[in-house]
Amino acid sequence: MSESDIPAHNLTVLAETFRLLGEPNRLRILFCCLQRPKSVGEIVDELELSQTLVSHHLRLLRGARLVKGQRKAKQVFYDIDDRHVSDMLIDMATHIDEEHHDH
Amino acid sequence: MSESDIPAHNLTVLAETFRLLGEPNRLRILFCCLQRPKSVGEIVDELELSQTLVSHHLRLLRGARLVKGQRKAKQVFYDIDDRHVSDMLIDMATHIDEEHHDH
DNA sequence: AAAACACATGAACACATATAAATATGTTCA
DNA sequence: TGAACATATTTATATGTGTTCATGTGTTTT
Repeated sequence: MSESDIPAHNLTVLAETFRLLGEPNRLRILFCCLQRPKSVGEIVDELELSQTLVSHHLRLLRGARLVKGQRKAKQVFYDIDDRHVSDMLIDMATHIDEEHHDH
Repeated sequence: MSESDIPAHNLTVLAETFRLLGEPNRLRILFCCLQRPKSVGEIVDELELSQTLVSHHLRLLRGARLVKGQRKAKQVFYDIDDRHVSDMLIDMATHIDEEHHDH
């Protein structure tokens, strides 16, 4: 019974997802556009990151279909494209917050 | 309203958790000792990784309190120490599997 | 106590990657 | 069309990290 019978491909995809979530700025970007779609400029302003860096991270997130972008005139609005991931992020953030209260 | 009001420290901890989950072999190790505690030797055999590598990854996972180890004579048995994480892993693995069925 | 077993640690290296700087692409407005 | 704006891409670099090799630590058995 090896590693709970997770197909190799699924494990690769899952690890890749976690890897992308594992970078602080990328995670901030995801939380930033979790509620509603945000333009790149809004993300840049809110997180105080360079436009280049935000675009770069968004590209990686797009590549894994974690976010999707939609143009509206000059701007591109991004939001999370994976419902499981956004739900999970909210869950984990809540849990972490609870943990930190008591112990 | 910046990044859904996640305290900086929580975000750091969360990112660190995801970072650790984001390495394929480490993720395999976690899934491996998800059901019941597994000795280092068992993990080595099941995943076909070197003992050194498994121990190294276990150390990192221990450092983040994702797993805990317990000695029984010569062996040390590891299992996941964070219930939220183990639940989340099962959830994500299930979702990924479903996604891959249809589209 | 010494040998054998199971696991942990330290150092070194090759490779990956986050960031920044410069530049390019695409869109709107004058 | 050209200028201005918003975003994307490319290149370079410094830092991080997964892996291996060699060695160390702790436990049991003879």
